Amino acid sequence: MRQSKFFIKTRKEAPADEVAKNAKLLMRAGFVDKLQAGVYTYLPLGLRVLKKIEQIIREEMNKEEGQEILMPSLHPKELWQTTGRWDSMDDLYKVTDASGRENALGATHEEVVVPLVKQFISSYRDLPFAVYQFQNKFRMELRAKSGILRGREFIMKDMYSFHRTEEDMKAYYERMKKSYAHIFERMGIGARTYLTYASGGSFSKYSHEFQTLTEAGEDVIYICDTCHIAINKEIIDDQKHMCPICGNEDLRTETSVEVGNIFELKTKYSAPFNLTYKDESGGDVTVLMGCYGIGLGRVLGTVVEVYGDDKGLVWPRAIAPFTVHLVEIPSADANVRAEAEKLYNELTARGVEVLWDDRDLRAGEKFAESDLLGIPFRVVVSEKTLAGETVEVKERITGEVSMRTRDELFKLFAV
RNA sequence: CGGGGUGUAGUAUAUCGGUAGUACGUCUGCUUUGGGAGCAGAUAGGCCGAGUUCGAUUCUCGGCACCCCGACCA
Repeated sequence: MRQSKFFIKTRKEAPADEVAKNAKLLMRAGFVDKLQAGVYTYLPLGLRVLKKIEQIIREEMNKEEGQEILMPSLHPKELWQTTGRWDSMDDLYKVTDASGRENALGATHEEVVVPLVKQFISSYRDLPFAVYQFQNKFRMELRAKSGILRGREFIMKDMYSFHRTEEDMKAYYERMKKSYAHIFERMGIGARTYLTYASGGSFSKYSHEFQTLTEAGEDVIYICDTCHIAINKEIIDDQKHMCPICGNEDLRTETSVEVGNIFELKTKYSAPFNLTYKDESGGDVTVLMGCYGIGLGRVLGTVVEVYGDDKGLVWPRAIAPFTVHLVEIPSADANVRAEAEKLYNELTARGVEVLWDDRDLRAGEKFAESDLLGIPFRVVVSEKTLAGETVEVKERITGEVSMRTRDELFKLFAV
């Protein structure tokens, strides 16, 4: 991608009233734009990151035999009345159309997925299975805050699993625990993301959250370093101040962001909709459910909080918008342009995603902007590098600079 | 929803009850060319409504928006 043709504009200064690091950096670097509090547009760079995150999750959900679907955002009131949440969920957006019909904007999708699968589940032979989607969620937060971390509209991966027995449900739940850990590992935040015991909300005693350590977090968790798990402060009174696994009482207190949450729904939503199957003896049995969420924007924002530094964004390679920022320092010597173009073509041919800064700007401005964008590798082509038949490679995350021949460069990105 | 703060150009800001200034950006020209460069010129602004006043961007009231603290939060 040629930067001269790319829809992006960076700023030297962040909007004055933004305090959240993720909002400041993402807006300065032109990854997102704020339409209103808690409601953001993803610009091309930000969308590339979001899509990388989405694809990692998709791959892992498919591994767990999840099947991707896409449910609507506009939900008939009646479905939400069936579960009682039309009245009980106070952050539900409700809209009324010209004919007076009332709808909810989907805050979550149990009310849609259960009636949906009811059409397909009739026998024990139809179970188990799981469906998931990436879809906008709407929540009427009284106070949107922390930049992109707590929005009123945001994209979430939500998966719903359906089972015959509690054992089967629990077994799948355990699989998802591992799957989630792997997902966050792939995204570069595994080391600081903890499986966390949390409140089960209105349908079970406990659930599990995945909490990533960062000062920007809204949650307080207690970490057991022996087990590498944590307990959310919201339930610590029930648990006493003790690790539920090993009994360790020497817990470390940290602030964190909830990047994922999994629940054993059991029959909480299948029962109101009378979602049942026929067992071997012909009896009707209520289907058991689990649900598993990850907020994509929240993951993105959390990565910014974790990795961003005083110069700007820093992206882990797996979710970076591009792998290489090819920075061409403008020169009267036409060979510089030729070399940059050649390198761009060669890298691209090797499947490397390259953003080529081909604009006629001064070096200083280009470098500062490159740091701000946070692409993992900056490759500089200039009169200097041309003379030495090498290119300069700077790793954004470490700041390490090295001179490399093109072969050495290609090796860096060999799959 | 309770409390607090802030609304001036695309962005960041200054001043002032009396013609609203600066920097960055953007546009033109020249210079410069490895860390957001320089010179000259141009462009563009008082959140909305009411009130006080000869005159309001400034003072008062109301609204709206945004940010922060709290409450809330699958």
